[in-house]
Amino acid sequence: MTALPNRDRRSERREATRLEIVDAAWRVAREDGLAAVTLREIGRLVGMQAPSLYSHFPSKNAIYDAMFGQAWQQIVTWFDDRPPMPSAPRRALLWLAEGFFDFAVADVARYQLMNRAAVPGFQPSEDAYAHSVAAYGRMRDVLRAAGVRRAADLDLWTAITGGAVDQQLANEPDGTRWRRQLARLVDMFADEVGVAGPKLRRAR
Amino acid sequence: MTALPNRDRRSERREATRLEIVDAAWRVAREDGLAAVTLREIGRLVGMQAPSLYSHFPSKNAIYDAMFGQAWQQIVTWFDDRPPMPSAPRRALLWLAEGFFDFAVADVARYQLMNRAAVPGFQPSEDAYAHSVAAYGRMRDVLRAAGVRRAADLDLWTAITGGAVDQQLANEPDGTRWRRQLARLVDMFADEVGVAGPKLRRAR
DNA sequence: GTCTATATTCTGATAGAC
DNA sequence: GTCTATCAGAATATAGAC
Repeated sequence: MTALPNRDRRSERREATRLEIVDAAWRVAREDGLAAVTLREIGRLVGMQAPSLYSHFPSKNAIYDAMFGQAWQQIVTWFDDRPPMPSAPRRALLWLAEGFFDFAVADVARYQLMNRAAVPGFQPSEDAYAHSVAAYGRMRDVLRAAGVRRAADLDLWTAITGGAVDQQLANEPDGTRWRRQLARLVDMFADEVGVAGPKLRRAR
Repeated sequence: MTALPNRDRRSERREATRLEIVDAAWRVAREDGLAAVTLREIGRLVGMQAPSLYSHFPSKNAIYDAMFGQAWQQIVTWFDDRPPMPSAPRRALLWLAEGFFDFAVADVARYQLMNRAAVPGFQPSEDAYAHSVAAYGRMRDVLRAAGVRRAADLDLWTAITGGAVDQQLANEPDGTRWRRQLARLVDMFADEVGVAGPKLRRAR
């Protein structure tokens, strides 16, 4: 009978190589945009010929898929690494809005890949998609803790926070013009949906 | 001395062909997305071989450029063709928000091309860009008429209205889930920046 | 598991006949 | 002004030697 070692050095090495490949793909995406991610360029960065990548991923879309799953895991880690959520409801909302905003602006390519239709023809697998559902659930928990539950109110929230991010990225990718409006936006939102607590900013 | 006719039938025909080409490009973009616009496909629709297009446009980017300029002219026409702007400030804001929203949703490819970085490598010419400046000025006039002047308040407005459009297109391209929130968003905004008048919707 | 070589397909653009 | 023929380059993916 063959001995079963509790560490499989071969598959550990294999997994490390896969991570190297995905890392290289991220570097290309950050540098030149998602559309510039090609197998040749990834191969160049990891020191491989492009066809060799097929020993580790069955297709280019499988690489995008790994990136997509990673990105949604990272946003969870991102919030875990931040100062903990404040207990005051409006402070908690601002904490969520700023965390989301900073995450998006920190890596535009990542933010684009997370939202659908960024890469023509790419559809995440069920497994990768599950990570996005989990992360979205975590963000909804924060809103819930602040007393926001109605579906229409959640739609208001996504419009406001997503809008601030999109304007920032479209008009001033390296600035803070819309980030500086987050406290006002949160106050507006909190007033409208009836979140208690003092205003984050005093009225004009 | 050669007679100078006041109509140049040749250049009229030429201009008509240019319009036909741009129209075909729009049809491709609407049907299969901006990325699917290729010279061969445009040629197929207008009944020409792809290289013949170079008799009318110096490059593919020049076609995108014509589309870009057209789109920004169309949004001005769009508002001109609507019922006139109401005089009540909050009604005027809702009129602007709904007009912008409906214009964006009516043709997603057009909306994408109008905002930057939709087509890799495409930069509008100065002439085409001027149309966007003009249209943006018209929208700012509406806000001004409603008493909104501060730069920060304009940023708030673009975040809110752009955010509603982006969420609608990303999550439910053919629905009205975020459109139905526009009146609430306008009320929130109007309260925050101090636009007078009764609420569009009664409080919860 | 990585290589070379190649298949296949698509793109924007140019040359030159008519 | 439109055509055919073609270029030059890029892309993903496969076959098969080592």
